Amino acid sequence: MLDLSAVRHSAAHIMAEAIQRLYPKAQFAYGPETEEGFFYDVKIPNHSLAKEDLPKIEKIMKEIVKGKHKFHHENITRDEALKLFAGQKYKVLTLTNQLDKESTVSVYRQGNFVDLCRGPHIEHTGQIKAFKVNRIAGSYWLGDSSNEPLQRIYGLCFDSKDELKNYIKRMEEARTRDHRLIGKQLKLFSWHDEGPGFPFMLPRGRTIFNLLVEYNRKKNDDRGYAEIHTPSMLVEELWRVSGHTDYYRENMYFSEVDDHQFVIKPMNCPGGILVYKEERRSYRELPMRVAEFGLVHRHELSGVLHGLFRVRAFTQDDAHIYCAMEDLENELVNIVDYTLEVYRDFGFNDYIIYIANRPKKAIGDPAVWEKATQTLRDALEVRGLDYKIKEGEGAFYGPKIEFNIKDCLGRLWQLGTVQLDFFLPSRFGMEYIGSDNQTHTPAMVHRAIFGSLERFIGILIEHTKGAFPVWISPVQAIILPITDDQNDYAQSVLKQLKLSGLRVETDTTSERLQKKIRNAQLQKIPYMLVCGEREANNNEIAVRLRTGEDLGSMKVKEFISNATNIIESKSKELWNKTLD
RNA sequence: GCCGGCGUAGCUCAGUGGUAGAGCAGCUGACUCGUAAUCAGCAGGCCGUCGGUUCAAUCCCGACCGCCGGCUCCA
Repeated sequence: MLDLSAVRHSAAHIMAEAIQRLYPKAQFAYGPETEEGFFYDVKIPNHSLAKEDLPKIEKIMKEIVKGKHKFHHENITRDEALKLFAGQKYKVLTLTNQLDKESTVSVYRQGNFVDLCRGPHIEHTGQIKAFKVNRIAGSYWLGDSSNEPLQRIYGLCFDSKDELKNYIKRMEEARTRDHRLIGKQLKLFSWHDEGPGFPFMLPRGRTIFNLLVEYNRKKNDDRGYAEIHTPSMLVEELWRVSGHTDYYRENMYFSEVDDHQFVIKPMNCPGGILVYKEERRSYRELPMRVAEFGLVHRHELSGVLHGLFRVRAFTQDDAHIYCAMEDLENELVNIVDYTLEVYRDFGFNDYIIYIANRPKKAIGDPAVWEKATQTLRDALEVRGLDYKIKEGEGAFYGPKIEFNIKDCLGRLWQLGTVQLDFFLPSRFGMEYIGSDNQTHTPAMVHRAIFGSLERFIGILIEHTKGAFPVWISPVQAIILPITDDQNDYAQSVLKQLKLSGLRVETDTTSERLQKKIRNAQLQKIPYMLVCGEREANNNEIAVRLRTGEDLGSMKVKEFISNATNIIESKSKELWNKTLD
């Protein structure tokens, strides 16, 4: 069995060779493997590649593969390499920067193409069995936006044609889970040019939003959180103290009113701190857990907006915990447990945990950062959780634990976050009186579990394909009278179900039953309650599940008790057979 | 913000250098029907916006706006 990563990496070289044949002046940057294939960053002087170029590249690649050209490995001196790659500015830059300490470097050659490369590669080009050049995107030299823009050409590459085909099929299926499509189909939320990046929540989407808030509020209450609400705009001076005007300015919206500069809040913490400082605090009040469903506005770059996943205004299920140093670890572990419990409730078992440490632009003493980061590690290790490090990706005021989840196409999004902050409390002069009658500075933890309600809803949509568990379905049941004669009966059933707290609608259009079912099915409504003459005469309804299963007729009461049971238990099932 | 692509009716999409079509949705009427699309009629568009080229632009060119895929950045 060939090493797939060597195959993919080799495919990148073959693509480079093909590009070089088509555009002899092409400059090559980096060409690594990816999770599904490979890419190569290139710069073609006076030409920008378009989709139409991809089949041409692919065709030449196929010829190269057919030619079974051998990959030759050589170690040459750096000077020789500099001569060999004289016309390739990015290779020269690599040699003079990253590889400046090496006396010899490794190169691979196949056919007329030679590349600076550590390897390993396959023996010959014929060993590549299944690939496809599939898309083209922008990038920058060394991934730095202040550098020259390059073009990145992506390819897919697998061990076999079947695997490639399967992958493409899977991706096509995945695209149908896209929350942006489903959100439109199910009328959950919408967008307008008048507010780029600002989601409009429609009645059904807002229902989900409210249910999530209700769910979270209950759990917060169980865990000793109080809830507050702080204003959306506060004077700029506050944000100067917090450091936002220095460290977060490019993401902030401002508003000038009465000759005074206000900041539209990008975070909830400064407002929360003002609440903390309203009274003289005692150690007896700690740990003080204060939650806020805060709507924050952040000016994100236009190019990064992405459905509900990346917006410019979103609601955080935020909370700030103020505690004594010695309580910190316990609080952190509790938050981690809480977070994982919530993800379990929603069936999100596939998350990745990161610890993001000190960014380049940060306030405070690096030694304090180191200590805070270690505390976060400890909290995860107490629970035996694996995590990876994100170098320099912490918040400007503290390191953070990040809980990331994949969307339908495998892109990672951060949901929950736990941030440890030793800096804002001292910047704001927060204190409490200890049992020793001395003044102390509390430690502060920022935490969000859903992260952003909007993003969480997006992930929930992609995980369920819009077929939500009943408890969170915006419309839980729809009553379908077979003919107009049953419309009155449908109304009476509607009343009964509403009284039981169900979210129900009726379809009294003059369509045929099949059409009504189709419409309900497309809306992913869990229960379709058919009533014809038989049912109307017996105070019954015929229950059809979203899965297509027909449960037959039953008393309205029986339906209510089973549905309520499913809803109250937040079950992912639609029906509890053991209750029958 | 950067690179590339795209922008036609509420939605999904055809189409042409000579001022536009389909299906679904909507409205009206008929049908009253048992588990994924009943039939007929009607209505619906400054072809994203602003400039330019042209006798003539929805189509060609440019700018802007928005969306999509990446890069960078982040909940």
